[in-house]
Amino acid sequence: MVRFPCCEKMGMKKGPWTPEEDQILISYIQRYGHGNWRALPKQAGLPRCGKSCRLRWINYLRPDIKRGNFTNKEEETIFQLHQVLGNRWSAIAARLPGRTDNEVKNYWHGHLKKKLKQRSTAIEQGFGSTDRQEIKEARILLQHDQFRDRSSSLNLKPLISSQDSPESTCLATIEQPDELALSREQQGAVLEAAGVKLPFSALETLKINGSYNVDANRDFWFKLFMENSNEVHENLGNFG
DNA sequence: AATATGTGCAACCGCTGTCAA
DNA sequence: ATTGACAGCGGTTGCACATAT
Repeated sequence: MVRFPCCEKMGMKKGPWTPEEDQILISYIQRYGHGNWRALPKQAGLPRCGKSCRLRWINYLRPDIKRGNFTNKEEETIFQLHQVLGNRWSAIAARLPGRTDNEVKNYWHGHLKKKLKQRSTAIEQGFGSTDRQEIKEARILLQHDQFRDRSSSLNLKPLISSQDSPESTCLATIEQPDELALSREQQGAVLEAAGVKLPFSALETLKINGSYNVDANRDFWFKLFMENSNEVHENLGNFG
């Protein structure tokens, strides 16, 4: 497909926006909206390409943008959504009012990636050296797209998390949005039918509390993801 | 004080998905 | 079914500023 070059080859300006350009863009969008980004700069009299205008508006000039540091709650939301959605920054940002995908992405690369590493190191240090290969494999499995997509579409999120304090426990939780909530019995039934072989104690805990403390059962949880991945793929289809 | 290194973030680039013709 | 235009997305870059040496 033939494409016209976007910016500089057409004589468009690049680089940081000036306050004057910002004002022109804001005034134009407030007055006429932004129906057609490609036509907008010409109509507004801006020496920029439509793409650049769109980015500037969405990431910086939009009136509903929240500025300032991310809260702990927002951080935790990003961690959890990233477990499920991966690098789908726009999808993550959509659940954080006032935050843009660019902001979330930058924050992830600047702060959260480091924190995540610290967390996994902390978790790893809680295991014996013989478990490390299993941990590595389990991580790969947890990141496996097909498994993630399948489980998220069913609203079953394999989520292993820990808090910052070293003495905190790991908790595997089955979560789902309210509108599609499964009862605890249903959650257990889904896991059983999916071929996930929960030990009796875990299943009972799950049915009673909706969550299961894996602190004393780490081996089980990592083996669970290793051994059941194929069966889970096949059997979860029956629920989809 | 000068230089090196790290960090934060705005902006750009190239690709993909969607939709109308 | 195909093509082309466009919007949107995620990865990456580059610059300004802060901090360390």
